[in-house]
Amino acid sequence: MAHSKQTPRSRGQSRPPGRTKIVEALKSLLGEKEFTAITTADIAQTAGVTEALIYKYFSDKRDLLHQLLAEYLDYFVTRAELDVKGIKGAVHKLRRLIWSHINMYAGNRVFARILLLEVRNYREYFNSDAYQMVKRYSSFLESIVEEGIAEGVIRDDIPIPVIRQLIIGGIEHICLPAVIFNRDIDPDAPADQLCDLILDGISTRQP
Amino acid sequence: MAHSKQTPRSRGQSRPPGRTKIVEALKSLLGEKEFTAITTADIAQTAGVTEALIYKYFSDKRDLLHQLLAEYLDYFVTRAELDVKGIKGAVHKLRRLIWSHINMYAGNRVFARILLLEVRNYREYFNSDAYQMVKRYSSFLESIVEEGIAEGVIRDDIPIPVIRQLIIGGIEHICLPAVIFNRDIDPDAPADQLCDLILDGISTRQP
Amino acid sequence: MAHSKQTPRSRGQSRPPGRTKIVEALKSLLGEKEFTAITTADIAQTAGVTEALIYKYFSDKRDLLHQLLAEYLDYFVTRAELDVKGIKGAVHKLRRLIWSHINMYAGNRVFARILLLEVRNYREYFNSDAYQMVKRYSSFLESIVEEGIAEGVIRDDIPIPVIRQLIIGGIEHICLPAVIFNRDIDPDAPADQLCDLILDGISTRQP
Amino acid sequence: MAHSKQTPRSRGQSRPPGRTKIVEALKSLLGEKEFTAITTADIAQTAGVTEALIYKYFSDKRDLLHQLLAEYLDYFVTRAELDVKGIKGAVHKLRRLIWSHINMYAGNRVFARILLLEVRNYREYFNSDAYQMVKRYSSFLESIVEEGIAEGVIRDDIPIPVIRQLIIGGIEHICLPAVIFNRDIDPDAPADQLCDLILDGISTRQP
DNA sequence: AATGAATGAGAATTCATTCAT
DNA sequence: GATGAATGAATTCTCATTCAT
Repeated sequence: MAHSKQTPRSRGQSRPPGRTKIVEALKSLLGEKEFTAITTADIAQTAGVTEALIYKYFSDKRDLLHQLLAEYLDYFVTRAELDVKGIKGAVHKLRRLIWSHINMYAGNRVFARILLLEVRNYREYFNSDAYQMVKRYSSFLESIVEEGIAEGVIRDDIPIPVIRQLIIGGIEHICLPAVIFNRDIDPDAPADQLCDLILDGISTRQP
Repeated sequence: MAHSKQTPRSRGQSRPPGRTKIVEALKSLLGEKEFTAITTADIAQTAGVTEALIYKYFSDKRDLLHQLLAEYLDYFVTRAELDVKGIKGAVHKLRRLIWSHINMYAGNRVFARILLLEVRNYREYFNSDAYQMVKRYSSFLESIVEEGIAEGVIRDDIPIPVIRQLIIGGIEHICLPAVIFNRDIDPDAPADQLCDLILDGISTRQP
Repeated sequence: MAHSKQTPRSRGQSRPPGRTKIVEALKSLLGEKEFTAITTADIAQTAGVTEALIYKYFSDKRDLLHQLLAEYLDYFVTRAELDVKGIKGAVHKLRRLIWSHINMYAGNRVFARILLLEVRNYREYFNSDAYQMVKRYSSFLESIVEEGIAEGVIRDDIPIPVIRQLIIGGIEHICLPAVIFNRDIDPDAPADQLCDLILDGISTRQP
Repeated sequence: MAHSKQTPRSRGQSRPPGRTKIVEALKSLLGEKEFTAITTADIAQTAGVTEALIYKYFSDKRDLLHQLLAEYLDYFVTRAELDVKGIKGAVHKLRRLIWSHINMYAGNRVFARILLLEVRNYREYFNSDAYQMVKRYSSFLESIVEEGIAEGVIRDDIPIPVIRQLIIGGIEHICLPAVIFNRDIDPDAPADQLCDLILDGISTRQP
C-alpha cells in the first residue's frame, strides 16, 4: 500500500513552492473535470512543474487527492468547531453547524466534489488522514446531539448515529445537485428548511 | 460521444446469451471489487466470452455499468411503485416506501454500490437511461409527499424537493457504511427510526 | 493471398441484390470518407445487410474495393475505347481521349478517389483484375501514340512509355486537387490546356 | 484532433536521442513494408525504445509519419532551392530542377514512397507541416516558370498551375513504377526525355 | 441467399511512475 | 528542489472475419 508522504507540520509552516503549485493545480483542474479524467501530465503542466516532482511530495496521484482533501477538511472541521463556540443550546448549535456545513459546500465546490463524489468509491480513502478528520467531524456533530439529549430538547429514543446520518445525509442531498451540475448554492433558505424538518419532522403538528 | 447501444425491448423478449453472460459477469465481479478495478478482460473471462463481444452489446465499459444499473433500477422502481399500491394514507405509504428502499439496498449490495458509489462521479451517467429512472423514482416519492400535503398530514411550508432530499439523503447515509464496508443491513430497525425522525423530527415534543 | 471471388459474367447478367447493395454502400461511403476509415460494419449497415454477407461475395474488404474499382474501370476503359472510335488522326484521338479521361474523373469523384488515392499503396492491388484493366488502358493510350508516330505527327525520339507517363501524370495532377479537396472539375479548359502543352510543350516557338 | 507535437527548433539544436531512434526506425521499416503494415510495436522494437515513448514525441503514429516526411522535405526543398542557384535562364533552371527532383526520388526510395503513396489518402496530411513544405516547393517551381515567361522563353497562354501540374505529374509518373515495385531509378535519361517533352511537346516540328 | 452470434488477435494508446543527473 | 528522459504494463477498444443455422 502506497503510504502517504505528508509530514506532520506545525501550523503556518510554509510548504515548498513546488508542492503548493501542484496542489493548486489539482484544485483548479477539479473545477473542470473529474479526478479520473485528470492525468499527472495535466497536473504537472498546469502547475508548471514536471511530473516527477509530484512523486517527490506525494506517494501517489490518489495520495495527492487525499492530501488536498485533508487540507480542506483541516480548515473545514476546525472552522466548524470554532463556528459553534459560544453558542448556547444544542439546538442553536445544530442550526449553526448545519448552516456552516452547507455554506462550506457553497463556497468550495471543489471541496464538495471531492468529498461527495471522488473519494468514497476508493477503498484506500478510508485509511487516509482525510477520513480520520471526517470521523472527527462526525463525533463533533454527535456530541452536540448528546448535549441536546442531556438538555432534554432532543429525543433519546433514537440511536445517535441514526440522527447524525439523517442530518449529514440531508445536507449532502440538498447540495448534491448543485455539486454535480455545477450550480450555485444559496445556503440560507435550504439550511433553514432543513433545520426545521430535522427538528420538527415533516408531519403537521396535531395540537 | 459514446452512446448507449441498448435497444428498447418488449418485455420477455430474450436477449442474446452472450449479452446476459456479460451483465451477470459484471454483477458478480462488482461483489468483489470496485468498478475501476475491474477490467474488460476480467469481465470477458468471467462471462466466458471474448472481450470483443462486450463492445458488440455495449458502447463502452461504462455503458455496460449503466445498463446494468438500469436493469436493477427497472426492477427496483417498478417494485417500489407496486409495493405501495393499495396502501391508504400518505404516511403509511411513505413508511412502506422507506422500508422498501432500505430493504432493496440490504438485499442488493451490488445495486447499492453502483448507485451510491460508482456512477455519480461520472458526468455521462447523468445522460443515461439509468438516471432517468432515478428521476422517475424521485417524482414518485414527491407525489406521495404531495398526497400527504393534500391530506393535511404533511406540512406545506417546506419545498417538496427539500423533503425528498432529506428522505433520500437519510436513507442513503443510513446504508452507506454498510455498503462501503460490506456489512449486513437489517432494514427493520433503521427504517422505523428513520421514519420516526422524518415524520416527527428530532425534537422532543413540547406539549 | 486472399483470392478474388468475382465470377466471370456475361454482360447484362444481373448480380444478386445483396451484392449490389454492398457495392453501392461502399460507393456511397467513399463519398464521405477514406477507405481505411470505412469499416465492414459501416458497409453492412449502409447496405442494410449483415457483415457476413460481404464475405459471401468478396474474399476481403480490399477485394470489395478492387471489384468496385474494376466495375468502374470496365465502364471507363470500354467507354474510352468507344469514345475515340471513328476519329481520324492520332492527335485528334489523343485530344479526345484526354478530355474523356478528365471528364470521367470529373463525373465520378469516387472512381477517381479510388484509383488515384486508395489502391496504389497496397501491394495486392497490382495483382488484381482492376490493375489489369489499367494496363489495358495504358496500352490503348500507347497504341494511339504509336499511331501518331507512324503518321509522322508524334516524335519518335522519346520512348513511348515516357510519353504515356507524362500524359497520364499530367491528367492526374490536374485532377488531384479537386479529388482530394472534393472540388468540382470543369474538364473543358484544363483538357485543352493540357493537350496544348503535351503537344507543343511549354516553350515559345522559335519560328 | 490529434495535433502534431513538433516544436519549432532552431537548426542544429539536438533532439532527444529516443526521438531520433524512433524516426530512424520508421525510416528503416518503410524500406521493407507499407506504413499500415508497420505497427507501433515494430517501430519501438526496431528503435530499441518502448512504445510509450513514441507518444511522448508524436501525437500519433500518423504524426510520426508526417514528421518524418517533413524532415525529408525540409532537406529536399532546401536542397532543390540551392541546386538551382547560380544557374542562368529559366529553362536551364527547370532542367536542373527536374533532374534534381527525379534524383531525389531515385536516391530516397522511402521518401518517394511516403510522398507518393502513403500520405495522400489521409485527410489530416493536408493540415500538416509537411504539406506546407510541398506547397512551398510548388511555389518555387512556379516562380521559375514565371521567370521563363518573363524571359519570353516560356509560353504565357497557359495558366502557370497547369504547367506546374504537368511537370510534377510527369515526374511522379516516371518514378511511380520504380517506387511501387522497388526498382532502381536511373535519373539521367528519363530526366532528359521528360524535359524535352515538357519543353517542346510530343509533336514533330512542322517546319 | 442471408443472418445472428461470436471471435481472434492485435493495435494503438494511456498513464502513472521511476531514476539518473 | 527540480528536471528530462524514458519506461512498464496494462487496458480499452477495433475490426475484419468465421460459422452454424
